[in-house]
Amino acid sequence: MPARREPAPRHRAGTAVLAKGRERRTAILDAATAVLVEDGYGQLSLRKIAARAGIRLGNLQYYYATKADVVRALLERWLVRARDAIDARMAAHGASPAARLDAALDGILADAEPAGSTRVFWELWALAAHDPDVATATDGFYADYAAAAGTLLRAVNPVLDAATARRRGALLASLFEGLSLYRRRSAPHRLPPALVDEVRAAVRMLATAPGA
Amino acid sequence: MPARREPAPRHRAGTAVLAKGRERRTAILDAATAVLVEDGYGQLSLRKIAARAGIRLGNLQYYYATKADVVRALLERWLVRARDAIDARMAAHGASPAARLDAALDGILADAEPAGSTRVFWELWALAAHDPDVATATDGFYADYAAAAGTLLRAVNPVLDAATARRRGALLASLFEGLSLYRRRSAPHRLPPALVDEVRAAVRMLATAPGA
DNA sequence: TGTACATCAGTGAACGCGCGTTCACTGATGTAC
DNA sequence: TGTACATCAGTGAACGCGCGTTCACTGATGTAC
Repeated sequence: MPARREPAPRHRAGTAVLAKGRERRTAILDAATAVLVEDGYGQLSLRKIAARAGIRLGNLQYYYATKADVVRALLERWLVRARDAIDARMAAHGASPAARLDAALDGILADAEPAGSTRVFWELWALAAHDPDVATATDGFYADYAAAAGTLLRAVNPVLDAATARRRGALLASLFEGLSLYRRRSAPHRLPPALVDEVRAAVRMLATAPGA
Repeated sequence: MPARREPAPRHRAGTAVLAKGRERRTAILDAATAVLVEDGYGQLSLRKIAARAGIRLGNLQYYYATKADVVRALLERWLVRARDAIDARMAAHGASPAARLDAALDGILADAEPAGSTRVFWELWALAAHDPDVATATDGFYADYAAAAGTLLRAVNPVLDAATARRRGALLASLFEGLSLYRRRSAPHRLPPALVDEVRAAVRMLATAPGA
């Protein structure tokens, strides 16, 4: 049994060893992402991931004992990344709320999209429909997304009550995620500039409109 | 070779026979949809579809020679249905444009969602990322969706030029599709009423705002 | 400094299984003459 | 009305393959004493 879930080390390994293990896991998830993006979940196999990562099947399973473990770790990493990206957009120290909203919009709309993130999320939505764990993680992510957008909207327009702001935040999140459907065509997955202008105008309306 | 792509009949079969074939194909696609919705594309197999439809594997392949043929027909049927639903919402004879927009919104938002249609579309987006044929069909559908929504917006607000209306139509389509991400929780996949009200208000703004 | 030992990392073969597809076949139905 | 024949519909067995998982094993690295 090469892999074990809960190692109970009697003495600690050196940092170099731990660093190596971390790098290997990163490389495995990178490889898994590449396969998922290129071939889709239906074609995702441990053998393909191992080949892509340049290691043997058995070695891969030393780090992730089952296929479910790999997929779970992969999706978790993407959700963490996306959450970090949202937080980073919210931060933008020293700027006015309106400027922060503009900056966040720029980030979302102009983004050349870190390779495949859109595709990973499409797979994520599909997987969430059949896997309760994935569904829970996904729902949590989008709840946070709506809350973050709502907080920003409220900073721009303090008249809004918190509940209304959160709902409009959900509208914004829905809009941005739905826009990925119009991103497919054209090479760098960028939206037509005229459409981007229309999105900006719509967000401005949503930010400045008084609460119900 | 039980299945052939291009039959070249020397004489025509009776209508009863053709009707039976049509029913069988419908039953097969119904079964395939059920499996897709319940288990996801990764678990979709011809054997499962056949069992679900109550026929043998070989018989299924008499109607659809390959797995790709089943999937293609399945997705095509869903896209046709969705397009018909959009057209039907546009039609609503005799009503004012504003009433038609309201009615269309009601249809989209209050819909208890024909079983699994949301899930089918999530799978569709994921598949489109890897299959050029599916991508083409999907892109065509969403272009039509944006155009239809744009036409309705322009009927409500004739000041809008056609291009702007179409872009706002794309925004509406994105918003509605993205909202499916907030539909997952809660049993009948219905959106919270307060959120629905917010959507209505946003659509009203988008319809009445002057063009750029 | 040496030895014993535990953990870390990696290898390679094998397992049973479900898969898409191929194939030869049978019977039912409908048409031509 | 009968016969010959083509197509329609369905059956059942088999194929080779890639899959996730299990397993016994080896060597490298690091720690304890």
